[in-house]
Amino acid sequence: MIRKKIKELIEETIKEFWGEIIELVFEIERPKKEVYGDYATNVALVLKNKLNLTPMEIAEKLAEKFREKTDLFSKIDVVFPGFINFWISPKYYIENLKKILNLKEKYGTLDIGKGKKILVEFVSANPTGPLHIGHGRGAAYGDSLARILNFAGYQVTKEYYINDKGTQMDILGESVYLRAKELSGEKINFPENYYKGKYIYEIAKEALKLYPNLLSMEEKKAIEICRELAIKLILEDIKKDLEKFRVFYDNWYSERSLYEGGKVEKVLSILKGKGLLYEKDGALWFKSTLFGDEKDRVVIRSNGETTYFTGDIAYHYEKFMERKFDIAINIWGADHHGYVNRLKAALKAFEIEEEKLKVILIQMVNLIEGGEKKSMSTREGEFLELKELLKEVGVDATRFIFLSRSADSPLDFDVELAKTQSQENPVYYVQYAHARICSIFEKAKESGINEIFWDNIDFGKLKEKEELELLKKFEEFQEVIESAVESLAPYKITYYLLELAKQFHEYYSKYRILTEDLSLTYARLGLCSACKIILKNGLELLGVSALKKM
RNA sequence: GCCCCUGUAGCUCAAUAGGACAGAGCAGCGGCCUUCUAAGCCGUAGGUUGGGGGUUCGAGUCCCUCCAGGGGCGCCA
Repeated sequence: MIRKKIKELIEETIKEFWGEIIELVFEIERPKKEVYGDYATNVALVLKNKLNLTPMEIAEKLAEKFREKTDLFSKIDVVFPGFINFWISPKYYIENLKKILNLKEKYGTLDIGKGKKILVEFVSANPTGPLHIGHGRGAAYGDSLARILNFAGYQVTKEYYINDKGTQMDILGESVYLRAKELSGEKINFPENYYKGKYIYEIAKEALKLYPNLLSMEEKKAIEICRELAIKLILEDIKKDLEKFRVFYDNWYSERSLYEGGKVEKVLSILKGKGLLYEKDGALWFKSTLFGDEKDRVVIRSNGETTYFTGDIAYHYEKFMERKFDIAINIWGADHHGYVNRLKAALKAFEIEEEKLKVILIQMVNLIEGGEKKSMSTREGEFLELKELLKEVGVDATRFIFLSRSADSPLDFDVELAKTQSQENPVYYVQYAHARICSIFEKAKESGINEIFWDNIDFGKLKEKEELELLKKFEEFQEVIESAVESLAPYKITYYLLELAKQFHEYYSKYRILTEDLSLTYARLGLCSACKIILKNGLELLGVSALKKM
């Protein structure tokens, strides 16, 4: 990558002039303004505190040396207060073009992950009901992030943690049991905090079908049957929704299995051995305050039951100590932020570096209907099921919209707008660019241009400003991947693709690709082919399809 | 009361770990289809980055404070 080359050149030159300089931190950036070149560095401004020279003097001195040393640049400028601006010689961009045509679907892949094992845990919704639009955002985010990390050379595992244990499950079972009674004509009293959704009736119906004598069983037994059936059916439903959304997991990890496999017992005894547990008010507490938590937390309640946290401690102990992941990423709704310190405290208790756990908090999704906001976050609020959303809006548009915002930003999902196939819906803008290129190649075929061997093409024919700008944009793709990995932010790719598509559309409407001049045509086809490759690779990272026709 | 996120053009959002004159899209307005897809392109307009202090060569970005919106502060998950 070119940025790296410039960095090395700067460091090397500084060393020649002034020897080793400690703690030298400087930037190589892509200036927003064209007049400041393709790349710029603030190194002279940073150096002024270390040397007895003005930034301008330092910059001039360095620039002079750079000009001597390399032909990577077509121009180097020094600008007040001390920026050095670089223009890259087109030769380099053309080399990169050949690289794209060669690497194809591998273009943009990096090895910054160095094969490190990384676990991405996302959605992990309780199996107490169908997925809704809020879960959809987490699903899109986690899945895309996993694709990106994989692309960047990490060894990625995608996981769904199933909370199939605890009070909520019992309530779920009882909810189904009560509905079964109701369906059989019994009068029931349905508690306020039970699951009221329509799907509970469906499960109850199924329970009565599978177990005709359900209601004559011992109640405890019957409720257990209902609970197990409910978990199974709801989980199947969740899995189906996610698959429809193109989200596939490597593992479905059961909370219950942690208990059955003695993992919970094990971590509790380790904590006990470290003297980090104590009894109070009939419950067992973990001294999480010793590790930065706001208060100590209960791990065994006074009724003998464990808490959700207890299982999660074991789960994360497993992630790092047994399953040996280098990094674990958890994607949670922002409403769980109070839980982060607690979990990190547990890691610290096991002497696991807390930086190994990265928690991404995703802000809420608001549903816009008829111009009005409806929150998806509250229990009482409107819930639009993911199923419905996919049916109405489609997978591509839904994923694209979810992946077009940073996690920190709440997302307003306007269903009506998402449905419209108009310019207000940016997903088509990107897909359209891809389809257009495909169409050009179809056309080229008609005039007998089939397979092209790019090695023999003279790309020096690409002389127009817009062509050079596109070549530059192609080069940027690799940096965008790097940046998306660094900040764990898929939306950076979404933005990049929109910019790339824009540049292509502009180019397309200004110039003809298929011209009378055959060698020019070939060169331009190469440009188009590269653009298509990048659009496709980028869309693939978002899990959005690259259409050949629209 | 304490903690987290957000506040940028009419609307929805960017701004690459402090960089140069704050950028896009949409919605406005005015143009472009006998030639590779008009789901497109070109032009035009739009701002005291919520307010006020501070740090420095330089602040939308960092610190303090105030205001507004959202979320969280369980022996729930």
